[in-house]
Amino acid sequence: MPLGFSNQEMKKIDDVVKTRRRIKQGELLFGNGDTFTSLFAIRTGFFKTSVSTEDGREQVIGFQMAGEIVGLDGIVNDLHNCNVVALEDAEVCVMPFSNIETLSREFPELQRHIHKIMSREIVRENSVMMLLGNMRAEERLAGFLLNLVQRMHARGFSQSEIVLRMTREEIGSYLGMKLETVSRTFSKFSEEGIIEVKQRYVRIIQPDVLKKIFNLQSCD
Amino acid sequence: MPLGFSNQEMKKIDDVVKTRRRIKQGELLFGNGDTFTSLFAIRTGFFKTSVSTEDGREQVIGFQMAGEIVGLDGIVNDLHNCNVVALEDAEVCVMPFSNIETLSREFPELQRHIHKIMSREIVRENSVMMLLGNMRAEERLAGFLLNLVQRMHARGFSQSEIVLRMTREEIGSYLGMKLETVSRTFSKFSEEGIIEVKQRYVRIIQPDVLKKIFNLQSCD
DNA sequence: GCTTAGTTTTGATGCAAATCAACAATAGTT
DNA sequence: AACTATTGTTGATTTGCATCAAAACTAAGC
Repeated sequence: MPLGFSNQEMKKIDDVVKTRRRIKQGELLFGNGDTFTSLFAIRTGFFKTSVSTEDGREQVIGFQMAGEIVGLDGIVNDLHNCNVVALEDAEVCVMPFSNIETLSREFPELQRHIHKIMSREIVRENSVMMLLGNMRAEERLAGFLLNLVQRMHARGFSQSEIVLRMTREEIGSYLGMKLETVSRTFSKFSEEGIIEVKQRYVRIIQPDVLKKIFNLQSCD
Repeated sequence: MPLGFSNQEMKKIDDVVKTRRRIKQGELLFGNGDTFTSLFAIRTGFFKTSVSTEDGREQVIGFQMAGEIVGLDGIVNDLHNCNVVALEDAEVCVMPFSNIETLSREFPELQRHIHKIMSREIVRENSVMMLLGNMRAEERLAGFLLNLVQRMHARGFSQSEIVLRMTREEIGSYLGMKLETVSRTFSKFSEEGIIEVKQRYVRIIQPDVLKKIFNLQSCD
């Protein structure tokens, strides 16, 4: 993960990762109410994170992929308060949080790394709040696609083609809109030649137009 | 702040707080793009935190009061990416983050405390996302009022009376709705005898009804 | 006091997205 | 291949909130 460690140090830090765990598609990595012991680093696979109301409504609050960390929500009360579900077969590193805390007292670099991960999550959620509070359907979907393709690209995948791992309903939940609206907005982008859509396959033809839609939300 | 420290330890921990800073109503504690050096613990006063789009639209992402920490967003890139403005004359403790990191290597209790603060912020934002993504105007305002009054009560204030420090527009921005809708929803609650409203003064007459509105959002 | 600027309330109208509904495409199962 | 369940698309209609607009209230300054 972080850089700038000696071999000795790396070895110790490797010890944080106690075990690995495989999660099949549709399975829960952890759920609301589960006791918190570990953070999970995603090695392979794709996850959704969601919270629910008492009356059973679900709000997807994020999608996570390889290299990202889930479980930070559990630290505050030693209980998880969201659900993390694998959208495809996946493997995670289980990192007991007490190990992390012990080691990060020893290694300032690791300590800093942990702080940055948590801060990054706060900043990410800030922009989702902006998206949910201020933007219209087209802007939300444009932002969603740009974010997703950028993260995939950072992992060595195409910057124009994606295969979505989530349903229209899950996208809609994340973006605060209904699945029909997601579908319609995909169709609209497609008709306008901005993207090509075939079910879960999406190719971004005009990223600039997408960026323009995302940024200049109120210019018509 | 945290409990369970010896006098010696407390003295050292006190050193984290280097200076205090006074912020007048309307002034910026820090803004988007400012370099990050410190976290701020609010001693007195009331703040709003917001992010903006390039085209100038503002999204309020939180309101903070005495005892709460702001600035966590800056850790990841050593740059702040939100604006924190005082809604009334305020005083904060300036806590240089490098001091915090150094000391929290020494004191596991402090380390844990910092982790919990960050995790709490993540969990808070999770519920705001639920609110913005899933709820209708009445549910949002009910949730907002309940949250605010609960936090004030935890600080020794009344659990039925609040004087709002923010405008209808700021409430609206936070809740993802327009100021007119906020005003109308206040009026509706008032007509139904759930609350009493007189400008910024709000008295909660029937907290149970408010809770019901907040929880059972789709029962009509 | 009066004046001005900012805030809040209320009303009338319009629109974006939700809802309701039907059908098409795809994947999974026997 | 046929059958079923899930997912996705598209159309018609409704609705909750935004928008536009005006008036009432509050606070600050002269």
